[in-house]
Amino acid sequence: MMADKITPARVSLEDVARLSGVSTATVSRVLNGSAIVRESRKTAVEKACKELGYVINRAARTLASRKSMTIGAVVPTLAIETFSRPIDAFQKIIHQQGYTLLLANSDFDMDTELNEVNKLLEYGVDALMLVGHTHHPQLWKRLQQHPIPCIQTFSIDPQRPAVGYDSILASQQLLQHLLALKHRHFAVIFGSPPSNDRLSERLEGIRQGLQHAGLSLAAENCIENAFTMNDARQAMFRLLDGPQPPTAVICGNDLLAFGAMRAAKERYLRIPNDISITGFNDYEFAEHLEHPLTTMRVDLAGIGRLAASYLLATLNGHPAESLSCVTPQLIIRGSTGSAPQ
Amino acid sequence: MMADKITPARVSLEDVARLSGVSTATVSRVLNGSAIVRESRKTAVEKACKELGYVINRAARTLASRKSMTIGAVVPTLAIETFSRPIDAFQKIIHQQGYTLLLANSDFDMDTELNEVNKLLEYGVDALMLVGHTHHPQLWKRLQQHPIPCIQTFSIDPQRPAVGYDSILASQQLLQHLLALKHRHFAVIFGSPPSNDRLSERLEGIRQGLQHAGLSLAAENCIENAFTMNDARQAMFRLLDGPQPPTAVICGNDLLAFGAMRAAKERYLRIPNDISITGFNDYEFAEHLEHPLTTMRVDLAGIGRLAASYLLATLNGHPAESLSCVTPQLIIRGSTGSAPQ
DNA sequence: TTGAAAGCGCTAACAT
DNA sequence: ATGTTAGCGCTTTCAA
Repeated sequence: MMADKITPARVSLEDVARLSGVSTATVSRVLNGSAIVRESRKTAVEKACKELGYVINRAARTLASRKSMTIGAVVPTLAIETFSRPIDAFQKIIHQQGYTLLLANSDFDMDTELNEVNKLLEYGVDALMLVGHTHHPQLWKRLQQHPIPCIQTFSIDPQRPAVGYDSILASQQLLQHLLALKHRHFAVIFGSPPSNDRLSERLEGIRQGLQHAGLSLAAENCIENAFTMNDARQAMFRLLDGPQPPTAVICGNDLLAFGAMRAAKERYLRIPNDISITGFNDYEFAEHLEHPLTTMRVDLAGIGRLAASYLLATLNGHPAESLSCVTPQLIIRGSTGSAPQ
Repeated sequence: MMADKITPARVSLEDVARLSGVSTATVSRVLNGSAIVRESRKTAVEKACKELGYVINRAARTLASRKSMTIGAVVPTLAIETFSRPIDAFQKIIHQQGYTLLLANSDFDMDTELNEVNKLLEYGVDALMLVGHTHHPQLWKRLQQHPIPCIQTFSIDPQRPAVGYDSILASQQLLQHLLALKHRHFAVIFGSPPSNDRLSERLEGIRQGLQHAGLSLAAENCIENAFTMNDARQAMFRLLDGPQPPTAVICGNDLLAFGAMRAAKERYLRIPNDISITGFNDYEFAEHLEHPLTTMRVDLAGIGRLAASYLLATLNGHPAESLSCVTPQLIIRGSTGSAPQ
């Protein structure tokens, strides 16, 4: 009905200047809060802005000022709590300082990640948040051409700014707990492609730990493509029906662990008497499951918060710790127990 | 070490033009894929881009072309699946078409939402996704000044484009199920402030349904500030200790229902013999709980997908259904049963 | 404290 | 098919 109406010319800073009887430079000064504007003019400008319903054009501002007041983030996916929580926290912090979030997904793929980073660079993001510390070989080169602060999350990296934890260590703590319970037959249900460095490291940690104990992880007992709870459940069935049924199953996160438990239960296995299961992250529900989950607690929101703080500090020219450790904590609950005889 | 290095002048389209011996217009044409460029020049331009590591400046492009290739979204929070899932799906779809997501949080607050929309408008988003259909009174006025496609989600709205469902109906279906099981004493554990129209409507639906059945909801039995699983658990304790202990508890989402169940269990109540509990959304874990949850299944990702499709179609000048219904489905499981005698 | 004016890097007529 | 050029709407010297 009103679809044909001509788009009204957007009101510009010049319109404001005209109405308030000052130059565009002065309007700009008021908008940017430069203190050196006489009060009377400032008021006039503000009044004009209101009257005209002026909305600043950030593209123009970005072009002229060379800063966009946006921060980019690339995460594997938002569909799981592991990333939606940090992003939620991250976004809230940067917003407080006037920044807007440009968000992209990598889908756990390094090429995609690089592409998205490129696109964010095109948009002129002032800073960048990434997940993990292994990226496309070209990524750092790109970031060198466009030197903006960049923080990596979930990992620690001696080379570059990061906020996270030592995945190897974390997985080994879990393993030690299981080893101390005399488990000897292990399986792993993980959920990400090889490009996920955190998971690779956790797997590596487990392998090392097992080797150290004179044990090893059978190939059939190493599932690496379980993403949803139901995937994990199916994986668990396969494990139980496999040649080397485990007595302890280490899962990539609490949701996968829940799926594994579920399968165990459907097979009438007692937890933890017949089988022990561990998670990761300590999602909110973990302690409330029928068999409260033994897991590593990770401060997910904290990761987002620290990443944001690092970037903001750097953007403001303040020195910032280039490595923040968010140490996961072993939470022992009822889902793990002594290995069956 | 290299911190002092002068920032190299960013390579511009003009540099590319110079190196490849064509005009800036031609470079622009190549970049934008206009078919009317001779192959040889096109190749030359592409080569020059690569050589120089050219990255387009979107701010400049946006300013000149008046479209930003960004889409804005304002959601209450990403910390719960209800919104992180649709956003994940939404983002994936718009990316496929070359759009980038600008994301903001409203924190369930209409003023904040308006502010964020304003900011997104400043950034020149080409389209907008919102949650719910009740917004700040000024919101539509703003959007009239900046006429861009806008889709509302989770609600249906006869006035404006929306993809969602009838909250009143959804809650009443749940209620009917409970009523049919002879329940007469109800309680509600919800999690959002009054500005959440979906929840208000669901509450309204329950009130109406109860009234129709000659029943009512005691004020003490209507909890409206439970956001986390643990909040719900505490709320449940209060309910059970209150003057009107319910036999059926309707929760705002599956996580809250889980919390409520947990509390019931701690009080040694049998589910569903002593008490029935319902959720909403059918999160992945809902069917796998010790007492599988009766809930309304909502296609969360579908909402995001449809919202994206609507916006994309509209941006491409294609006609699009301005109202898509995503009908929630009643899933009856073991958490509900006949009212105790 | 203020204004004039020169860009920022691109696109989009328009001309050729 | 390609080049010329005039902006897009702001910020930022530089002068006054």
